[in-house]
Amino acid sequence: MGRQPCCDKLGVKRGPWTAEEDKKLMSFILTNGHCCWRAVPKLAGLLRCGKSCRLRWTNYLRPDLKRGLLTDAEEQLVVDLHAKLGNRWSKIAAKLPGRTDNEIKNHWNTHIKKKLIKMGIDPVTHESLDRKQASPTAATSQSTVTAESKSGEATRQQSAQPDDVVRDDMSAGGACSPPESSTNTASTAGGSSISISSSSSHYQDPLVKWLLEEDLPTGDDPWLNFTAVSDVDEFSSISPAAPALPWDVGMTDWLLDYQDFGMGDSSLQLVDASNGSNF
DNA sequence: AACGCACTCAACCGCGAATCT
DNA sequence: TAGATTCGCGGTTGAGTGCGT
Repeated sequence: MGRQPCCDKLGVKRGPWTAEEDKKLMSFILTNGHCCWRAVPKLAGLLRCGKSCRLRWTNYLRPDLKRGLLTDAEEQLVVDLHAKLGNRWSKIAAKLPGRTDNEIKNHWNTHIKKKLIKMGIDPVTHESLDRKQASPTAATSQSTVTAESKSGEATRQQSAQPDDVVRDDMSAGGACSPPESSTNTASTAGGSSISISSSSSHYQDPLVKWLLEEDLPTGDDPWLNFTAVSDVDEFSSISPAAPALPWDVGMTDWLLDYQDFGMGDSSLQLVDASNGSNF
């Protein structure tokens, strides 16, 4: 089956987005939603491919995005979820309100992975590296996925499972989990620690438990059903929650209201709860 | 001050899944 | 049902930046 490129490369702009482009895209989506990403750039007056627009929107422009480094609680949650789900970043991101799969993936590769290795934990299997060395059988059984390049393959095989199966696995202890229920806790030189649990029964923290067991609301993204906003310039002021986009120094009251509405109470509570929770 | 290295993260690429015709 | 089209995901890349020498 021949596959067409997502866009004809000629006349399609690439590279970093300008403030003007961001403004056009945000304005268009908030006004019209996105019925079809392929059509968005044309309708929004952008010389970008639809794919690029979708990425820019989901990873940067969405009003409900949080910014800044992941908190310790979020980081812990990512580790826990990764132990259950593998490299399925979108699934992990779905459990972290305001975070994108790209953001989590980057954070994993640049921070968490190193931290785990430093702590003597295999970031792929979430098992103690010492234990792996001590147990030849375990090492053999894991040998197919020890190389980082293989992890994606393993993940892809896992992803063949329907989501509900994954959830069942998670709540039942998880087919993806290491065979033994165990918890590895270690601290980095910096003092922060990450605990590795291989069984959901170890998720004593109500927040983590809830996040692992419950799906967050989906499909209700308000911008998809957004009623027309006649003048985009109306929302150009500052927000403490979402750092300023290039064209504005902040967020307007409208956008704050919008964020409250769009994010729903649960996500905001989640943030507060997770900040307060002790991992 | 200049250079090189390491790190971060936004953006791109290619593939498979889902949906449409 | 097959082929075409579109979307979404995960892996990778490269520009920008910070830091050490």
